[in-house]
Amino acid sequence: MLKRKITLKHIARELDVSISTVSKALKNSEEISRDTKEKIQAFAKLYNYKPNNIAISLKNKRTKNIGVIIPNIVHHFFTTVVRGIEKYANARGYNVIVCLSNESFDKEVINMEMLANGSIDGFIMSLSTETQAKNDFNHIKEVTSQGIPLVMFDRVTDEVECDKVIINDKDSAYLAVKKLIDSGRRNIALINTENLSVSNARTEGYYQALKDGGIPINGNLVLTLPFESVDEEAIQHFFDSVTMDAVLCVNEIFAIYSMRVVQKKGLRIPEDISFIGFTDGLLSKYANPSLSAIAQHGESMGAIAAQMLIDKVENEEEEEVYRTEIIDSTLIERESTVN
Amino acid sequence: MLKRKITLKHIARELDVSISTVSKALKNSEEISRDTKEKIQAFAKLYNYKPNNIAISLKNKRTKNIGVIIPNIVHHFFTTVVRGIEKYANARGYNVIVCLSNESFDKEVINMEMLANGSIDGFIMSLSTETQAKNDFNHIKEVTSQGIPLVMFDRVTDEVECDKVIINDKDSAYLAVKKLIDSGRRNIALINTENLSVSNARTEGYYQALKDGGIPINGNLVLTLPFESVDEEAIQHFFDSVTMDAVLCVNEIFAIYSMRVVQKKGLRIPEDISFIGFTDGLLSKYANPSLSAIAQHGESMGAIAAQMLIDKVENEEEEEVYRTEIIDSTLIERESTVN
DNA sequence: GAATTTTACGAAAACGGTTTCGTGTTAATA
DNA sequence: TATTAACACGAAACCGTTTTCGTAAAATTC
Repeated sequence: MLKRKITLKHIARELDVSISTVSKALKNSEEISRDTKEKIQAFAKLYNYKPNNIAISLKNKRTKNIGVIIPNIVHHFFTTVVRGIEKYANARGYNVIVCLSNESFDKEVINMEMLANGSIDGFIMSLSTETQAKNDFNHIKEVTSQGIPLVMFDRVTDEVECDKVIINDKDSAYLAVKKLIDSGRRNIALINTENLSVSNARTEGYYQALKDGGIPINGNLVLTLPFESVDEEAIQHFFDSVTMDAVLCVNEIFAIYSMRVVQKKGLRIPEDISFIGFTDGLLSKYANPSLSAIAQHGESMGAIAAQMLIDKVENEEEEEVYRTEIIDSTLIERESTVN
Repeated sequence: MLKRKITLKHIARELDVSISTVSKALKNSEEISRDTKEKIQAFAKLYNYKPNNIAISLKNKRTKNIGVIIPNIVHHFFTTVVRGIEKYANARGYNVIVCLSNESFDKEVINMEMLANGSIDGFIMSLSTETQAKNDFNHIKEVTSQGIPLVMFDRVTDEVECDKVIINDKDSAYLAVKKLIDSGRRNIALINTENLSVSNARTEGYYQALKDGGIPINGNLVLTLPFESVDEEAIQHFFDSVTMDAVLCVNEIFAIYSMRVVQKKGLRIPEDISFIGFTDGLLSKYANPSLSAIAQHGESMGAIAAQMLIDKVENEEEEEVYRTEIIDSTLIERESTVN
């Protein structure tokens, strides 16, 4: 019952021709006579011949694989990006090899080294928190210095020269805060995280908007949590000790959890307090009340990243120009803010 | 600045030895003298030599890659499974190539054929809805008949002989419904979907529990939606036209959305109506009220699937025995049910 | 000192393709 | 009829490894 994969050699032996003839015949080469071609093609079809990808990769020095390294896969934003990458890459005949750093520097290094040894034609990646905290990018520089194309998205760094795709985190936060100010809010809080490039940018936008809106900055209104873990106690304490009429959160989980905390305290959303979160995932949409959110359009980010990468992979010219593509975000207004 | 990957040939030429000597020296072969080995190893280290994976794959006829095909990646359950697969596979030195069928039969076929031509040592997959509806598994049988190991998880079929990992959907639903009955509920509704093996099994469990609980079956209490799309109108109409005191949903989105509908109608959860959903994702945890949910332990599923696959890949014996591993689910009780 | 065994290494085949180049036949041209 | 061009195919190199086998030179044994 086991019908092993057939190779050119098998076909050649069976039909009593050379391997080269078979190879050419299957590519419909002009060199081969009609008769021979038909015979070979029929045989190949009958036995369902498919060329071995590995052999072709070795010969062509092109794998038609792209490596994607993300910090976490159980994560709405990152999965939308992967989906975008996958769709675009597939359409251009590429496979996607996904590796997870699980926010660990070491795993990021291991995965990159593994894939860099011939398995892929290029990388798309987003930095792990550990890497961003450590500020060590030698593993990445190593890869780019070997001439392997790289596109970074979302969590990027200036330290590495490569193509990048980001959303304008600063502006997005700015606009969100401006919206809150325009709707009359004055005590606008921010819940952010440490060490993350995107979180920092969003924080900048927050401060800038307050400044431009003529609102004095109050450090008590900023709660910085250690990464993405929901520190329930800290959040509870924050809302117990500070009064505010609006909150911007750098991710939706903080926002959703915070909404529950203030609801339990008897506050009404959005009448007493408004909420806006980054990442427009399922939580934002289905929360009660639904959460106004800054959509990051991960799928387009992925598609654009894939396009930049494949263009570079397929472009021999190796021009040393690197672009940074900025994707616009969209503020989706829902029940957690007043219109 | 560009330091291209170095090969055995380069080292051999540079040190004026043969390629075989270099290869052996780097593997610390006894055949090579200490002096030569040290010289070669030092040189290789200096130039950061790493063997080319593709060449090794071709030689060994083993890629150390496993292909994973899932219907959707923006999906909590599937991503947890991928995470489990990835962790386990990495620990055993394997890479994971993720392909998405996007619930499409054609994409599933294309991806499988692509990967089957040498790119991977084995498959882990969950069927797309289209494939389940079509009941056409020739592309899968094709792969297994070539001797490529396959493990199916969650959405499986009896039509294909291979290892499988599933949760006991029927029993899980049974226990959930029994819990509702035991807490005094009598009018228990079910919201399920068409054509999905898991949905069907859950539906069976629902009926069985009612039967065993001595509760007459009322067809009006079952709402079947077309796949995972939240048909808002149908749900609204369902709750407007039927009265019930508990609902079991085959996924968390249906449950979360339904909770909002009944809340808007003025019902109290769980006093007036209880909810239990399958898939214990972020939504269940952060919903208001939080949703009692059947956790599927995707990460263990993934790890077990990966283990079964790699064991088979690495086991030459090719015993033709196939196992079906059943993972226990856990009912996590939260605010949407009475304790 | 001759025979034998080690030692240390290289040549070559193999994995499964692609591609260049050479060549024996036949067909067209002078 | 001799010369050239076109045709149809095969040999061999190559991609980067691994591995088997063969063999000079050195070391050992008798």
